[in-house]
Amino acid sequence: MSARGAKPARPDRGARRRLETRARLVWAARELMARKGVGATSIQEITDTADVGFGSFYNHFASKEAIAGAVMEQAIESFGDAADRFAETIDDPAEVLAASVRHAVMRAASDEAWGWFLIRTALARGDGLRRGLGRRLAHDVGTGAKAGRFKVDDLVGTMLAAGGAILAIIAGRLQGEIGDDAPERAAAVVLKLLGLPAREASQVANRPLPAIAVPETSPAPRRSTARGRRASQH
Amino acid sequence: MSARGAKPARPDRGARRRLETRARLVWAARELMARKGVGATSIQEITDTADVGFGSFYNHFASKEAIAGAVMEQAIESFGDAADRFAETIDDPAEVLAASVRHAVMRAASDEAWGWFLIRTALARGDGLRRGLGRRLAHDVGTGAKAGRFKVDDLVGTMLAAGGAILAIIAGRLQGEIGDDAPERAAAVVLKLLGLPAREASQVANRPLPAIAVPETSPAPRRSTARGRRASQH
DNA sequence: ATTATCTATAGATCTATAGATAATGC
DNA sequence: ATTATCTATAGATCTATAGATAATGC
Repeated sequence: MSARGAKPARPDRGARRRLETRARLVWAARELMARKGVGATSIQEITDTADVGFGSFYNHFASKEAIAGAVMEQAIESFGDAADRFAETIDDPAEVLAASVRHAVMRAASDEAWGWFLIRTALARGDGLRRGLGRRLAHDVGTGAKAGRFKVDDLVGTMLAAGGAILAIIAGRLQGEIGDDAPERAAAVVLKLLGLPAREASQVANRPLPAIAVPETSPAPRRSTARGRRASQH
Repeated sequence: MSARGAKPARPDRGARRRLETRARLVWAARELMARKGVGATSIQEITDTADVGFGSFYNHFASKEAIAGAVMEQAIESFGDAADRFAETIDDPAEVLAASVRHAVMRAASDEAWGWFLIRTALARGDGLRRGLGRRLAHDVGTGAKAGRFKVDDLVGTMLAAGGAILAIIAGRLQGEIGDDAPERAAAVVLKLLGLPAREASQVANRPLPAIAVPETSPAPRRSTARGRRASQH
């Protein structure tokens, strides 16, 4: 379905450094854009934070917008992977959806850069998040609706609302307006939107969550170089 | 309650020009920040768009963040005014809330700069929107809950979700994913979140909306000056 | 030999401020 | 005389590119 189907790994030795540089740039962009917003982040800051030569940026991205897009793609992909795994593991469509929602909110709390980047960009850039997560959400909701598990009369409106609700609860979590149980509360609210009775929504939202692997987000530490040593002295 | 209690108008003749300059700056900031985001908007662009001397900016605001805050305050205030008027006119708390939601979504569609500014900033700047609209939303929801009109077990979670749902539907409207009936669909979804049965939510969301005055948002046209003429020739 | 990275730089902004100009009130 | 606006500018970025350096494969 996704780019997932490509060759499992291409061990070209030399090209690994290229990929690492790219990964460092994307990581740095995510950190900075999460904290300051895309527009207020400069390419210069990105390369400084990534500890990469300024000019190298243009080997990988044509513009700031381009790297912002890459950050978003990465966010979508890693979230989509988790959702896929839940869909494989769990039978009840409502529980699948609840698990995905809980995962997203948990992740935003534990990886704040991910969360902040999301709430800064998800609504404004419909292209990325809307088409990425929205499509998956639509699929899960469609499955549940066909199975008679959800009762939705306004599909588009409900899906937009569900997405916005999740984002707002993530924002509330990052800003301390809601605590550790935010993931379950978010899931319960979304299930209510989909027509589950309040009691059942809350019950499904609190079922034990299967453990799944979560990808690492910080870049590999730069192998020691004259440049790295110079930069860290400062 | 708000700054509304100040003297109704101070007709100081000279100070009007000062207020007009400020209003032009805020208007220009809103246009640009809505389109490009706060971080990507420069003070220089703001003064150019406002047709105001660059240095004048600092007579009114200390920084870009400061003027962004003023834009947000203005958005909150004008929306709050509308909500107040609905609360005075309508009895049923559910209908009051529905009217406010519909008004917000309508307004975002007709005044795109307002809408885009909102979806770009509302989640990330909890201070402004959260404390502004959130407080009002909390009040309306509290009233309805006490009257037995709403059934809410998770007040904070539900309010965050409602706010996010409204924002997401606004975003969807601006990006063409939902049409003219977005206001009523948003209201229906929010009422469902608050525990109204689907049928009733939809019914209340479609009651006739009392007409209220909407404030003008474009700045008064600059009275002709050598500067203005110069700028418009270009 | 090829490829990607780093260094250096020119040109284009952008910010914040100082001083000059214009408009109003006394 | 007072006040706000406009004009001009210094200093600080920031972007995009060209050329030099380093690392890898043959």
